[in-house]
Amino acid sequence: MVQLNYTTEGICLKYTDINDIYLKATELKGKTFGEIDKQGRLDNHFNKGGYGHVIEESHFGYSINSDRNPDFNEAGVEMKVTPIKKNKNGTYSAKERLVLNIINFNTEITKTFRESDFWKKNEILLLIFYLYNKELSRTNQKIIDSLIYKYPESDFKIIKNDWQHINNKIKAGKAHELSEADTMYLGACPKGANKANGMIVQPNSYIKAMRRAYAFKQSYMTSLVRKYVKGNETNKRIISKPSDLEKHSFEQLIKKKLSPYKNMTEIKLKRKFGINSKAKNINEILLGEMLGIDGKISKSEEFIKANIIPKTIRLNTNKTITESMSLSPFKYEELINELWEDSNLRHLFSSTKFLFVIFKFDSDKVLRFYDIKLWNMPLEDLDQAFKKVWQKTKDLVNNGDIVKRISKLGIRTTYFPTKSDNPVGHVRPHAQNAQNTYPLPVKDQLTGLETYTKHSFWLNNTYILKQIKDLI
DNA sequence: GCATGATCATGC
DNA sequence: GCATGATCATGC
Repeated sequence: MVQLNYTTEGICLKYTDINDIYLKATELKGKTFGEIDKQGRLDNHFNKGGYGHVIEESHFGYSINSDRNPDFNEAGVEMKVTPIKKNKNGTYSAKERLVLNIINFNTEITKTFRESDFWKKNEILLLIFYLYNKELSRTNQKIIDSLIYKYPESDFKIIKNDWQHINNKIKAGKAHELSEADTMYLGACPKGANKANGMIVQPNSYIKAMRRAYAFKQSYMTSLVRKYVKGNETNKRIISKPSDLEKHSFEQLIKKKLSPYKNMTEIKLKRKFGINSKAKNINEILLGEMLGIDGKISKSEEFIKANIIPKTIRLNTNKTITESMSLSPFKYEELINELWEDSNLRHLFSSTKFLFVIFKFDSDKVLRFYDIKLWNMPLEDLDQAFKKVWQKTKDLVNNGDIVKRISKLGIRTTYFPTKSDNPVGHVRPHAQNAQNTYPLPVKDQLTGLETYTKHSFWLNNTYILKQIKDLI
């Protein structure tokens, strides 16, 4: 029910019932923020929380608070306004992660999950989705739909484990090492304009850490969008019994499921699952079958929500790895306009987990399934070493300094950072052939070329080997 | 021998 | 037609 309360600030409404809140929220559908805003808040372009404030004030008749309680405290509902975007292929995605409350490092570590600021504030969410259109002003952005969101049990267990992981890291004095890619659905994202003014003290360490907020990953939000807002897409879960997640992590459960297949040859696995494909992602298909998903593992619910990318590693008999690991090609024109903090490369590694699927050659040179590892790049490697690779590549493209010389057979040597230049990664071609190119923003000085063979950032084979050292 | 450049094979 | 995952070929 809705109560009228008389306060010193005048009359204000109190929603005590979730259904009343939801009913009121449904009236927003199809409206623009300009139509809702009675206070002219959106004229202030610096007011980032503007959309949420407009709806709280003008639509629900609430005064703004920013305390540790949910927005609709009596009903225990926290309201969030969040953008979705339409993709070129017609599907919809979340435009960004959903940022929740700031983490108080000092108090949060003294609490259990149920007592935590995170749970206290975000147990039930009212999500209001608007369609982001960059051609339109803030007042003309339109609301698409609203949703009262309570976590499904399977998500809840994973989120609880994520919270625990974040909490453990802060307790250990490692708040400065927190990466969004550490966790599955709930992450600790940077909060603050930049490193210069966002650094705060943390418990159990003298090193200052970036201020951080809880956030649901963009991948998690996208799956919500596709299930509840635009479409009813569902994907098969790997962990069918959520209660299994009480005693084991997601990674441990996968390992357990895969243990019967350990040491089986690739050939036997293919025969077992009736797969004839010679596709280069055959191992991804095999892994899906081993985990009981029909098809590619990247289509499972957990992999989509947590943004996990499977990668195959082939371990030699002498415990080395022959090949480095490729990523998607970058566009030269995009690269030179990026800042490191918002770059595609940094974004990839700070939000993505990788599932290393390790096959090992036996003494007869037969490939056998060996082990898996869920991995994400430590922030230090990303912001120190790998950043240098990115910076050098950017500078070279910017200066048109790409080709060093051309061999008799026409093979070109470049100035791009090589494996020996950097402990983490390097830059190499990644294309169908040398004629498969992207435009260059600056002509190559030596050759005068205006387009160049697609290149990718690669992870060094030696770096990969280090990351799986504990398994071999 | 292996680092670096080039290209393959499939499927969406 | 090309993105993606992967592996081959050249030359230092």
